[in-house]
Amino acid sequence: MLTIPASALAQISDYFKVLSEQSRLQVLCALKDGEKNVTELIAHTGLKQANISKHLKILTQAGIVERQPEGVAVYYRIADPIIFDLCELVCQRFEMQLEERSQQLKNLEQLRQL
Amino acid sequence: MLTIPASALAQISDYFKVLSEQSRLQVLCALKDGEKNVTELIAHTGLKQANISKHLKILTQAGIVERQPEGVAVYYRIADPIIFDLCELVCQRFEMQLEERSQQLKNLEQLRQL
DNA sequence: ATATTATATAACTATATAGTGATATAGTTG
DNA sequence: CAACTATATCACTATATAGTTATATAATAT
Repeated sequence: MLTIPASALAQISDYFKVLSEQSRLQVLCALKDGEKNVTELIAHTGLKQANISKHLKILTQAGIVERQPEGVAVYYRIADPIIFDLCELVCQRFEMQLEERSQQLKNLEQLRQL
Repeated sequence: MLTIPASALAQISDYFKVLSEQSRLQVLCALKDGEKNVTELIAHTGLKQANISKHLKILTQAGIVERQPEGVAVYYRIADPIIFDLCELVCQRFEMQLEERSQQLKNLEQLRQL
């Protein structure tokens, strides 16, 4: 059996950790349709300034967003579109689970009819 | 602009949170090539019994693994193969970043030659 | 019934981090 | 330069959870 090196797993888990916070996903969703500066992101997400600034730093360090100062403002944009593929996969999974459950309910219904 | 409901984002971030721990990824990797009982998982991962038991509970509750008692042992298996697609995507991303960096290094080299 | 083994849980400690208010820094304007 | 605005950082609190030891539970065998 082949064992994946711990360092590789740590890299992957660190990446998922960045995506494992609702506030950061909110920020990423707000950036999905184009770059925004911090003030705009605050308006979109309702997060407080200091908080969103910390999240943006984390996202930037992970290479998921890019930072671009423009005058006194700082614009952020998605640097790593695969995050949306990841979310898509997870959502599909949730949908599948929902379908399974509704199918199970139907089966139960049918049993009850007998 | 459409705002994704907070509850949906929370579901997604919760899912990523389950995958954001190195120990749990170790367990999942150990299960990749077939079901194993807890004792076997302990041997594969080196994690302690109580610890792995907690992680297995978290993975089970998330619907990522399935639990099946057999006699005194309990076997676990992957219930949700998309986790490997997710890891694959993340790994591809890391590879791409590595390639980009090595390309940048090459470009620097060429500049230095001038 | 008792002993043994496999797994789960409880109680605890240590650590990481999200959120917050206050402050610092840097670009812009008058 | 001073005043203003946008963003980043600091210091702090509160909370969540990974890991650990000890204990409980459940299946099996003697």
